[in-house]
Amino acid sequence: MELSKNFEHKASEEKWYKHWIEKKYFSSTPDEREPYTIVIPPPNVTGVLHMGHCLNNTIQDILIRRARMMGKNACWVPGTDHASIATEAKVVQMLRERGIQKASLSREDFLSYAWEWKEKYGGIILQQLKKMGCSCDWDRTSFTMDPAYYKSVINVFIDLYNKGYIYRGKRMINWDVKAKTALSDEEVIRKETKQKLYYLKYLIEVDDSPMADGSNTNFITIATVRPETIMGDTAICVHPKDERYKHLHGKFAFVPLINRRIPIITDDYVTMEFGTGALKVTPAHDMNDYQLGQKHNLEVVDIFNEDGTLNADAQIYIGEERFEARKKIVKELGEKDFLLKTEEYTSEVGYSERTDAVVEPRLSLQWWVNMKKISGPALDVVMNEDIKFYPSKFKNVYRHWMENIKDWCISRQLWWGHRIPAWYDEEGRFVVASTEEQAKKMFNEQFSIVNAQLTQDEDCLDTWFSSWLWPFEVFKGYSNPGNKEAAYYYPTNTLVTAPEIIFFWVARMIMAGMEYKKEIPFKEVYFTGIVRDKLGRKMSKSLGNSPDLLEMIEKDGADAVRFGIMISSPAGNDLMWDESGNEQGRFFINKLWNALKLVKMWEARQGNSQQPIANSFAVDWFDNRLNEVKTELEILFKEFRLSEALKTIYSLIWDDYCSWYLEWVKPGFEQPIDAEVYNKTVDYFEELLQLLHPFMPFVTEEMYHELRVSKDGDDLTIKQMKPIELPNKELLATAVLLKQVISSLRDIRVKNLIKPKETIKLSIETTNKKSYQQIESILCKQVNAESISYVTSPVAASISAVVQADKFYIDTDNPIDNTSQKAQLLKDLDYLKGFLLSVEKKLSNEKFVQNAKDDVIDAERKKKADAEAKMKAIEESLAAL
RNA sequence: GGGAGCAUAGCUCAGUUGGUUCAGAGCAUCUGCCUUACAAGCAGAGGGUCCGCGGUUCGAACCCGUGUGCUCCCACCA
Repeated sequence: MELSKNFEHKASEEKWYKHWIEKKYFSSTPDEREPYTIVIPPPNVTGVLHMGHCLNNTIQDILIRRARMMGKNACWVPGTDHASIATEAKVVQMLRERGIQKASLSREDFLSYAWEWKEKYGGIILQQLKKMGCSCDWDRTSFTMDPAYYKSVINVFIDLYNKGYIYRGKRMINWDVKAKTALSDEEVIRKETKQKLYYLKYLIEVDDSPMADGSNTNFITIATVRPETIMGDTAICVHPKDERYKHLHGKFAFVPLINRRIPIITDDYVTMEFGTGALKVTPAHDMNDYQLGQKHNLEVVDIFNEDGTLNADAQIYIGEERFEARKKIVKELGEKDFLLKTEEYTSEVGYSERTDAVVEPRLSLQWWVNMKKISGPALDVVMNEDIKFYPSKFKNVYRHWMENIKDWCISRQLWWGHRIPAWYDEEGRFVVASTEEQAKKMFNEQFSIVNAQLTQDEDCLDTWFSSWLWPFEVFKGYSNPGNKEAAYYYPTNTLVTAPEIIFFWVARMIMAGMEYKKEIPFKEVYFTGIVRDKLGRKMSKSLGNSPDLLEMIEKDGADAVRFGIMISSPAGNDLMWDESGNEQGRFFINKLWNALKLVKMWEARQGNSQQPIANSFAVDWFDNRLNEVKTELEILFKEFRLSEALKTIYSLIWDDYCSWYLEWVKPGFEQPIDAEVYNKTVDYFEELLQLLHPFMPFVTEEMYHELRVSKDGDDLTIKQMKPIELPNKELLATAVLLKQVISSLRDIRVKNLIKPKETIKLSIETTNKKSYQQIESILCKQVNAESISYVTSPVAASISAVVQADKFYIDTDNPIDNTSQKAQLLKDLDYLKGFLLSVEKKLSNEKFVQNAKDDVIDAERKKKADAEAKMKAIEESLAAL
């Protein structure tokens, strides 16, 4: 069949993906082979594919496909994460669009809407991964709220509670007023924010005693960025050693606008230099103030509702939103002469990761995991490199966090998620149990209450409290411990993820793995960089600088997109993504396609040996070159230097195979090609496609089938790689020489205006005639020489060139441009003189000869000899001019 | 405030225990070619104070110190 002019990516992608799935090539079941397992970092079930996913999943696919082709039982487990806050927010928004308020729904009704939403949109991102060519085992698709998974999460909670690792406690937490839920510390993003620092006057309670310094100051000035919280003030605090305020120790002040009488206390927590050195203490709405409050036994006045509006305890502006209230309060403070001045001020403010609302510190009763109890082994396995981090710098980051680990707030005031299995009676007593019956039984046992009226905790667990079980629970490693699959696939091999979630997820998976499997969850973690745009900005939805992936795949093809992201992706560093990478990918595909066309043309032209010597050199050389590069690739893959691996394959195909090898074995116009050479050429092509396949699966599979008639089931995606053989260094060196000679001769042809079609007569002056004889005919073809002869002295009136220590002369009838030739030779000579000088200096330096290693000295001696030989050759050439 | 990382060609980056002719690659630029697979191509070329300064060494892009600039992470200074 006639080959199409270009690779048609759309049809090919559809055809091959379907074929691979039908053949179940991506399905894995335990067998006698060594497993290679990756669990996908489950994307949000609400998510759509963005550039970060593209990078991350392309990398995973490359690793898994290569493992599959190297004889491993490759298993890539896909799935999604229920993403409690994000999903619930989307469902709430959907309901709002339909005119339904969440508050008007029962929990059950809301959840049925949520599930409906999940069924409808939840699979989108997985379909998008298929478009990219990801070779996941789709039969294993998991979801963190699958029934069995759900149960495991609940049982883990119960287990940790029974071990005393989980507790319920009233603490200051990060409150998301938009989602109306608690957040963990990790879900708070700190951003530099421009604010105002307000200087407020608090009147001092007047008593009979005069001021110590005789002044008549009857107020104290405090500085705050949150004037709307003054109604929650329950003290003013100054530094005990601050002379300015010593006369106020033990006195009372009044909160402006509401006139609450509050004590002036002292604590060395206060920084005298900041603001006025006097601090308003609001224990209900600030982490530090809360601690101060506890220490000094202060009253706690909570003035906010859960949505961030002021409540009745605020006394004024009740029902107003906090930032609206701030504006109004500032205005009123100004009018009533309490506001002394306002300064511009920049500080870090916490925002909710999911909703971007300014986080409100809030005192509330939540569930916590005591992290110190489970973090120990998880720290050790990373520090001693049972789990290896790439790049290793993340080890330090990890250690720092683990050593300063704080308790994890795991309850969320949401409905979408795993409901906390705690049961309360009317008096607030509670037990933790998986079912109501169980809970009743426990109430009976613990409190001697028969048939207690119980209600279950309304809250859900943090999403990460489910995804930390991912590496083993996707194999039912917790719910069905010791099962064959978990035993075979766990620990998994490689985790590929973003450094942003090292604490959220990576650290906690390691903890859960150590706690429940007594084994690491993965052997290595490869942290990818962040995808940025040309200007270095992080790609994000809000900036609108993230391209539409599906559109790109449609336009350029999945292979080109995969090429584009991988070619610009240095290991572990951020990458500046630019659409021109896709273009380079497309050009590369085109190059491959044209090479295919050429080789296919030869298919019907096979004959008997025509140019045996030249071809056997080319064939032998490429075999060795392939093995040389395969060795390099081994190392690159081991270190996750995938971008370099791709570059290496790219250059092997484009330069070595297309530019050199194919030209060397190419038969003359309409001439036959030796059948054996042809077969070797196809073999090499196949092997190249195989090396490239993990990066660009579709075009390579397509070409594999075009190249040679294949039997059913003979597909590239499962074709096993050939083992590496040791290359012949001498042969490789001869090829390097050959390439250098060809380039030099082409160069002087161009410089001397010899037309491409014009043949030359070439003379070679060398001490190594044997090497040249095996490459003679290639050389002739490549520099368009009609003859080659060997000489022992310079050829007069010719154009000359020097490569290594050999001299080349071209006879020509053209007028010779001696000047440029001379200039070039002189330039080379000059360079060599300098070079030789430095080498000789080294060799005559006693200290060098004493200190340097023998092989370094030998190398220097060789450099000297080579340089001298070459200089001699150049000088002779110059003399002949 | 603490910690980490980066700085090499116009751009994006390699440069793996300091020593081959080591100053590299891709893209971009320039020159010449529609040469019988490929102009989405071929054959060539130019281009750098390896951020500044100081030090160690026979020898430094590489090691040490310091300065500058940028990035990221962590941390409760109103």
